[in-house]
Amino acid sequence: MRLTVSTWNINSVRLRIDLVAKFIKATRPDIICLQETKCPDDRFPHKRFARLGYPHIAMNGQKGYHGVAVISRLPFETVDTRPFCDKHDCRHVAVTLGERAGLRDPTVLHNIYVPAGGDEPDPELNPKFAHKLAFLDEMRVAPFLHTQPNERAILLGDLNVAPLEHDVWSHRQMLRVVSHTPIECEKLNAAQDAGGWIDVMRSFVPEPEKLYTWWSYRARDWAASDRGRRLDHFWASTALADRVTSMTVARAARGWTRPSDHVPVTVTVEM
DNA sequence: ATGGTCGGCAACCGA
Repeated sequence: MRLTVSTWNINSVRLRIDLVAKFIKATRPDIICLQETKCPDDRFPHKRFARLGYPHIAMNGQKGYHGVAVISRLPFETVDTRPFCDKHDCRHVAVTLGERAGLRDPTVLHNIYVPAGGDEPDPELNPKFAHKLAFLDEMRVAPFLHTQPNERAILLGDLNVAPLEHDVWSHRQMLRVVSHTPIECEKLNAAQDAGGWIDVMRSFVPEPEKLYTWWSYRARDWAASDRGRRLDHFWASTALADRVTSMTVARAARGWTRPSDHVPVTVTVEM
């Protein structure tokens, strides 16, 4: 059985529901994970997704800010949300797929939205950056984000860190810019290592090839300047990473009308 | 060196 999973920071699911529908019709993933839905659960456009063939939705939303959702053709066994840093921000939702989805071996999927961290890369001066660092530390130590040797698990989402040199347009010019400072990159890599996760995107597009999923709204011409960053990630447990057969970054979505500043990442796994 | 643009939701905050 082939499972296709997409992740996309949509920057308001209600404003961009037509773009999500366009992407779904073109790509037909089994599961699409969204971040920055900016939508309380009782306002989520679930009927539109049901009409598109996605009746199963695990939401963790709030008014105005943040918010994550897993939208699926296949039913879940379990749904779980966790708080980070003792805050009630909606930044995590996990689902388990199993027998009901036709999978013999259960597979857990974590959808995470890491805090952006503000502009000032000093945790003493900027509480938002301190929060981001604490969030990354918690990702490293959280037992529920640690994979077991034969476990099938996925961790994806907007992790708001571009950890490798060629995850940004200019490593040198980004060293003091939040999202690529050494301390954030070290903490994200430590969380990845501690959990036994494989960076699936980079196993398909190794360094030194550039790989981006986000381009600022502030650029005069995002495509011409191409000052991107890889802020969105797809990690797999070692047992699952061996089964991944494709990875696609839908760069063209950045050029759609009224786009998100992030583009979808889609991975296919032979289960 | 600086400011540039979005979305939510109704004055700025967060990105």
